[in-house]
Amino acid sequence: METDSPLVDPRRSPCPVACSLDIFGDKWTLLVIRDLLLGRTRFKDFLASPEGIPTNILSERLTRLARHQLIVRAPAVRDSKRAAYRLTEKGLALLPILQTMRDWGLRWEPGTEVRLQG
Amino acid sequence: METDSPLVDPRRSPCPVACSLDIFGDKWTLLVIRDLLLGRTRFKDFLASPEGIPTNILSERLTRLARHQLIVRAPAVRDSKRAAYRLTEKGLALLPILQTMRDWGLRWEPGTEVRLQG
DNA sequence: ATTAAAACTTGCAAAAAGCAAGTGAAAACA
DNA sequence: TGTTTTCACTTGCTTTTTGCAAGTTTTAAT
Repeated sequence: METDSPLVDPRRSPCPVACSLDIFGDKWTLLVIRDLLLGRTRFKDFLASPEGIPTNILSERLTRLARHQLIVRAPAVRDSKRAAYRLTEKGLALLPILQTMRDWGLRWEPGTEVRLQG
Repeated sequence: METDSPLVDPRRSPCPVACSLDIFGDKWTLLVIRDLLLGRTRFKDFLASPEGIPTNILSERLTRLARHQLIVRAPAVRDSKRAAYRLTEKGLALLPILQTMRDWGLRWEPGTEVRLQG
């Protein structure tokens, strides 16, 4: 007898906002996306960001992002075994969300500033 | 001797995206904002949304949103003691974020649909 | 061949989420 | 006016997730 674990995460509702949050509604996921949009591709690069994501969380988030097809895992260089992560079209499409979040932060949260290249 | 609890939540970094996520980077907060943008103002209204936020979570989120000045708590009707919540200018300014999230969900997550008025 | 770095995994403690039930004040109703 | 119902929470408890440190294994560099 086998314990069934669902292949896809259940949605809380059909609302596109709720559904989006089911995928990336947490403290860390969109920061990984931010780094990817800035051109970072490696596990160590994400770890190097100033927010300090823990390794187990990063690992879990990358798996989850790949499962939702926002990123793909591929060899870092040709024939290499080391992992690199890249945004898919679906993942790239998050750019407007990140931009509006950045703009909101800059406008309404004093002391915020864009440090990272992009 | 008094235990010191910080008046403001510590920021993980000065990045405006990270700072934004420190405020509303979770599964529930932006759904409350969504409801507020749709004109809902009462505790029971937020509870009635299809995602089913638990009462203790809603309570904590409303407190937190007020602390960050995204909403204000005011009497529901003049001289009433019952609470109503309304977006401040800072909270209203989240509209573009919610719009882009909605658009992304509709474009990339099959089966999502806008049910709620707005 | 040795060493070092990269990309994880594991174990455990702490924090947060989720659930059901309870409470007290306020409004509605008889 | 007294009773009932609704509202806006709070509390207690269990489960899940997070955070941290340490360990492991594969890959690359020297």
